[in-house]
Amino acid sequence: MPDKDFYDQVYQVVRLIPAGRVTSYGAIAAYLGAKSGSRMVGYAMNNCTGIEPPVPAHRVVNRNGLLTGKFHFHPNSLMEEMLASEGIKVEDDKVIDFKAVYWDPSIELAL
DNA sequence: AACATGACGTCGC
DNA sequence: AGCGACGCCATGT
Repeated sequence: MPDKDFYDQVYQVVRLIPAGRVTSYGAIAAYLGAKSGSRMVGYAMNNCTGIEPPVPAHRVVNRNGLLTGKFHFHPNSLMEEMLASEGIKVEDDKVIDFKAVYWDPSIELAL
C-alpha cells in the first residue's frame, strides 16, 4: 500500500495529542493538508489497530465530539474509559466540554 | 482500470 | 433541530 506515509503522518499527530485532550478527524486532515480528507484520517485510524507503537485513537473524535470510533475498539467501552482515565468526561458517547479539551494541531503545533 | 467502502464533513430539506 | 444525500481521497477487491 503506497502513500503509507500518509497514515504515519496521522499516527504521528495523534500520538502528539497530550493526555486529557482530544481532536477531530477534520483538524488532523486539515493539518496534513487533506482538509477534505477527513475520511482518510478515520480510515488511517482503522489501520492503527495492530500497529506499533499504539496510537491513542481514543483521543480522536469527530467534529461533534462524538466517539464515532468507539465501536472499533476491542471492548467498545474501552474508549470512554481511557478518556475518563485522562480526565476527559464522556457521556452518551460524546465528549463533555469538547471545546475545552479540544486540541487543534494546526494551532498547538502551529507551523 | 473500475467499482465499492469507510473511525467524516458539509450542504440541503 | 433532526434526517438524508453528496462530496473527498485513499484503500482493497
